Amino acid sequence: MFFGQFEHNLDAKGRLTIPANFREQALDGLYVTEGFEANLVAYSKRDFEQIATNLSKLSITNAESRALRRKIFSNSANVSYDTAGRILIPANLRAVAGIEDSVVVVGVGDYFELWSAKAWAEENATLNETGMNSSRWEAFEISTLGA
Amino acid sequence: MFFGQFEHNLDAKGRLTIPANFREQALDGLYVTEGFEANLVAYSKRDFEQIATNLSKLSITNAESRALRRKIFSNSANVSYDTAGRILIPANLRAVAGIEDSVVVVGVGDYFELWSAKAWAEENATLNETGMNSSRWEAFEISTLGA
DNA sequence: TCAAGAAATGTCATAAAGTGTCATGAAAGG
DNA sequence: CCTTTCATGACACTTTATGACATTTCTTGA
Repeated sequence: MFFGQFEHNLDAKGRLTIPANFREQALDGLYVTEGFEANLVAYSKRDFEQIATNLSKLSITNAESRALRRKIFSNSANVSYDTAGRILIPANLRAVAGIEDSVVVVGVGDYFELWSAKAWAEENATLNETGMNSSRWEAFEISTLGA
Repeated sequence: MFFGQFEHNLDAKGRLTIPANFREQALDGLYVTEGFEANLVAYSKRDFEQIATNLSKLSITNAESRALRRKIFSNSANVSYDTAGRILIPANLRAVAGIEDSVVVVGVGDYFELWSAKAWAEENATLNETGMNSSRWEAFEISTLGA
């Protein structure tokens, strides 16, 4: 499980150090894709392949499913760590997420996200201003009980 | 069951000693997350993992469910004890709860809470305001009988 | 085919953060 | 009153992130 948030800097070559803890949970590299917000999403090999399989099951006769495939696969990259635990984020992905120098790595359970420091500050503000006890999350039934 | 309140100090590195009694009830470490008030909440591994599992079942194509995952996981940490029974509280969690040096550990049944000494003093004051208390909890039906 | 430049990757040194160990003193229990 | 347990601070050691620099690989055009 990926937890917590970590702010790391890109080096001059666009490389990003992945938190050691996260690396250990995805030893054989990461799949980085465009997120649905202004961010990137990183999956372990195993999880990404599951998503890829699910996507491949969508009918090619449906225009929306074709568009979704395009969006996800065309903006994906399979990246591996260098000897210092860094990954190189392809330039096109950096561009879609507005990532330039400072990146926030955000654990969200079975995957994690990459945000530019600026975009994360904005997202975080929205998450906090609504407050946890607001009705925003009312629709979700989350408890310590099994389904 | 977690009972009572204990005031402990953070050391220079942000480590907090967990009361021995509480430790024994969560031997395989704790999950610490942001609370609903200005505090942190600590769950045993078993309880938190059930919550995490429920969250992970939500579809990533829904914007609100993505936001909820972000809110909870990004402000959570899986911590374990050092050989002296201390945990390291991540800096971002310390920040959201305004925790700096003195912390009150408050048992509240099947989980426990962490408050900055200052915030706890305020919360405790409201709980102790006599007059208000007589009717404040009227809506809850609590007795020694089972359901 | 070769050379020049750009991009990618590796290596290393340093500083910061995290973790373990131990000694002391306070508190609790018998 | 003695013994044991617990919290805490100091210190040592390890791990991690990061920037600088060197080396390799790839691309492009002559």
